[in-house]
Amino acid sequence: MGSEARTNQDEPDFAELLRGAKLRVTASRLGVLRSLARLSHADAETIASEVTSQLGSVSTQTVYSVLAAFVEAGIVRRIEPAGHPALHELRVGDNHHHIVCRTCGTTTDVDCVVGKRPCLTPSETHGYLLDEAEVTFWGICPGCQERGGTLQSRALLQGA
Amino acid sequence: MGSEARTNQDEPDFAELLRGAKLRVTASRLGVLRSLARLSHADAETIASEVTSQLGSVSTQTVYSVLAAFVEAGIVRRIEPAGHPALHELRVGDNHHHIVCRTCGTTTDVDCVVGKRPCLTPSETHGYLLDEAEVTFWGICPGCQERGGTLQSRALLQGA
DNA sequence: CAGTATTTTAGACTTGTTCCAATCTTGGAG
DNA sequence: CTCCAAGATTGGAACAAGTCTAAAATACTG
Repeated sequence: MGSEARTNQDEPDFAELLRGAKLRVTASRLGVLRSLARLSHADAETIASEVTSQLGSVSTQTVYSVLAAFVEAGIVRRIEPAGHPALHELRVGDNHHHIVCRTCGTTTDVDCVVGKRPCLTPSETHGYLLDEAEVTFWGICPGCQERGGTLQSRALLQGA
Repeated sequence: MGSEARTNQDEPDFAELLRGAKLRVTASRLGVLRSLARLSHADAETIASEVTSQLGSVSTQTVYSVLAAFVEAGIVRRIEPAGHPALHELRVGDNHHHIVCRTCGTTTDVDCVVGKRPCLTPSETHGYLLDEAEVTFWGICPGCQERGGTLQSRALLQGA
């Protein structure tokens, strides 16, 4: 079965994506993109081991610099939930938000709240030149709820 | 001059605040509260040096544990803007948000967006048990705008 | 195919934070 | 007012995430 014709399946997207962003096409970068496509919300270390299992090896530092390049180029979005390592996602451009689990850190996308985006305009900018509004919802994910949510969530939930 | 009658000026508030939260009243804790009242958004190290200048000395670890106790007791709110050390503020209970400067990290309060709080209800919770919605606005503060905003803000602003 | 700019790499290093066990202090009982 | 136990503070080591450097490897251009 044309195992070589299959090359046109998803990698070309990525190579072109890179070229379009004026970034060189390298194995590591394609690997990182492929991992991001699979993992949807991944931290550097997870990506590193994913790419390693694809390509044989990549250094953590390479992953960091590749991700930094992607973020700078605008093809990857980085989110940094308090208390968890930074996560990266391929989806950019649309203004969506995230739900993060207090317990395990699992992160899920949510589309913007009321359809429009009320959160992009604070009542007063206090003179700041705004460029982004970031909305993070905190809670307990279904999985952690089942496994007994009363572990360390008491204090956190009291303010609800 | 009644240098001792002055004790009733602001510390009693704090002592009572502590008692009310079932926390022991100690010099370090009062010092941290006083610093927070002054600094409004402060990281652990800044608080440590503030308290030190008030009391002569406090260890960084004490500040960390005091802050942790306060956060757990619900009298202090901790915010952790990506790329900056965690900040702490005395104001709790009302659901207000923050504007953070990309360049210098200065943080300012903003009242909730449209008056109500549209951000507390995402379109879909994906099964999560939500307890908080956190909104962070990113931009360049007035001060950094003056000092030439084109320093490292280019890449960051491109997505505007 | 060669030259050059860009990537990758390893390893040391920083920064913010937490853990630990020993010591000191607070608030309540007598 | 003194004593005690629970709780608070301390220093030191440890930690994880991420950044910096300079050298070796690789991709794109002509």
